[in-house]
Amino acid sequence: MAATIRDVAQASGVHPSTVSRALSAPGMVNEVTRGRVLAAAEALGYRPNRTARALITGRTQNIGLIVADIANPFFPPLIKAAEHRARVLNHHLFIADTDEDPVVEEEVVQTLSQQVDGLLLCSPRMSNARITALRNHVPMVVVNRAVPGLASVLTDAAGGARQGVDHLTGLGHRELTYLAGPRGSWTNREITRAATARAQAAGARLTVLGPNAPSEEGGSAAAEQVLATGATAVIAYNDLMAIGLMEALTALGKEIPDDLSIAGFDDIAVGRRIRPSLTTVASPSDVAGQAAVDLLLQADGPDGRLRLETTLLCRESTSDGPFASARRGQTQPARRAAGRRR
Amino acid sequence: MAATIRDVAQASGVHPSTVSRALSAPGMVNEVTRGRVLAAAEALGYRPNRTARALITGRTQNIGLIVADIANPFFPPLIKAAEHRARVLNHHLFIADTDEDPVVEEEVVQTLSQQVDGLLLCSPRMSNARITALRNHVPMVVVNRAVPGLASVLTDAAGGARQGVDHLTGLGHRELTYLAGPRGSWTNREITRAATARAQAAGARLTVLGPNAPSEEGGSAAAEQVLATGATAVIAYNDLMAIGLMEALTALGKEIPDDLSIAGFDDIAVGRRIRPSLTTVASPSDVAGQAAVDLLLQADGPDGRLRLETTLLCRESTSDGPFASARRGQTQPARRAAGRRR
DNA sequence: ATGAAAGCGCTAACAG
DNA sequence: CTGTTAGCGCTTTCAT
Repeated sequence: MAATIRDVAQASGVHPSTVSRALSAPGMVNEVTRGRVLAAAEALGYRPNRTARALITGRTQNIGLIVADIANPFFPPLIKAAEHRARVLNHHLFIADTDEDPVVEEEVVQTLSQQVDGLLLCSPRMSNARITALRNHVPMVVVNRAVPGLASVLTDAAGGARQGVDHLTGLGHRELTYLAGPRGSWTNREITRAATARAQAAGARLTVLGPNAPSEEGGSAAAEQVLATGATAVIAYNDLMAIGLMEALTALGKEIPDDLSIAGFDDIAVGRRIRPSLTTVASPSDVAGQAAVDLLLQADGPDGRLRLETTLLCRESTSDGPFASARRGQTQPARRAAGRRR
Repeated sequence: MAATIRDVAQASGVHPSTVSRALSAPGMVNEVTRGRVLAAAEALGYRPNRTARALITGRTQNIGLIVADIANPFFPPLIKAAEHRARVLNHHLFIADTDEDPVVEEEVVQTLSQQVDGLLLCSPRMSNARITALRNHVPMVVVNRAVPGLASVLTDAAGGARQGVDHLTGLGHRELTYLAGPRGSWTNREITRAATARAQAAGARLTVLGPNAPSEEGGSAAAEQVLATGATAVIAYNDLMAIGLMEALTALGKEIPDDLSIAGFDDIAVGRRIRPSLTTVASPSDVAGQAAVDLLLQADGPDGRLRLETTLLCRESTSDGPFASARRGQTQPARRAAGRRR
């Protein structure tokens, strides 16, 4: 059995409360007493029981981070940044994966809520109503979603969608398809709305196809439908779907980007490596991870919003459409061979 | 403030201990009383405090899973399988990433050990001595490492190394390089030992280069050294390194596999998608994840070992070496365009 | 079948 | 500066 505070007290000849103080309020105890206590604690291999401590203080020094899918390469940079920041602030980060399931998501929040000081909800799939209700149980910061009244870190998905659409219409595409993401996604709604409006404004038509699973499988499964729309350019909810779609279309005998231009969101590392490399709308997910922790841990409870801007990375998977202007140099942004590296 | 067991007791006109029983020992309480209690609990939105419960029962219903690097695509399938299994067994899985740092790793174990019923240590970087010492604080199962006296789930890395070397020597390579992984890795030591012995037995020479970071960066950073060894075939500690190396060599003007054959370990999804697709030694990481949970949770504490076999997946990144037999069809295993899909 | 009391390991008033 | 006391929310004897 592990040593308790009483074992240490006995070994150093003081009262348990003195041990407690020696450990967590060094200024309130005599230097030499403290030395004795620390020595005894060391000798016994004493580790304060965080569970017991949490029960009385109400603080666990833990933060929970909940993601829809840990296998999505978009998340690791965000998670690592959050983890580093948490460590610096003397907290520990628990990560949980919900498998894109809103029911699991809610269970996980419930379970975690009692064992953490706060939660980072990344790309949640629950309804706003559920999220707001859960917020009463535990402080939380929502990432990649706007929920009225809640602190959040969001990337400007609408702006990113406009960048993507502008790029495609600028290349001379007039028939676009948006390959939508999962039903519960706020980002998906934002993109749908902004892309539709922007395409229309540019005199182009945009067909929305979805919802789809935000994975390669989801992307490839939609290949035939995409062809059926007659679009010459596709923008996908995320890079994973764009890649899956690209593979399926290639298997169907299509050439990318000659027959069809394809763009995604997220700038995951694979997208830079595949051929053709993937044009994508990037956002600084590491900044998001760190900021989310800061927001959550700020003195008077989580509050405020942070909005991050996106960057369009033009690579090989998009090229001229049927209405390409003769003066290409002016309508097509400069190409960059590779995106940012972490 | 959240409702406590006393609020429920008061609301249903019984003693707190009865509420406790109604919830966790249904057989010990009158049906109608129980109905009243449950109704009151429901009405108040009561959630038993797992922390308080854990303090007295000593069981948290939590499992910790610690990985060296969550960004390594090798882990997600393992994690997801563990998570599913844990959920089925009514446990929650906490995931933590140690960034390949043995010091962080030990801190994380310490922190987690009090808040979980057991730990899954995946590819730990600590010394065996530290691991064994920590085992006294908390039940644990080690994955991808053999630690004397500890329960473990391992893939037969030595066997995999032999498969890889056999493949390469079978193709007619006589100068091999093993691009080693990180210092603390058991798998790395196993591969080094087995590959060296097997190469020698086949009349080939194998140079070991390392240690290296088990990432793409680690692989590409070693490109020039690899060339300096004069090897015609390379086997890397994992797919990530193999891919990084492949990129760097290509940038240096080398053709893969014509100038140099390259193989890895793990069969991560990217390896199937890049060109040339990556020859690799696969192991069933999802099986490992589930088995590790089962082992940890078995009634009388974790015990026993599970050893998983590897499969060689021959793809495009390896081909004939200088000593290739004239009768290629017999020495070269059948190619498979794509590996297993989850 | 239910209530009373004790206590998990710790911290936080309150005395002294 | 240190000891005493109470109690976080829950389970678990022990009575009744």
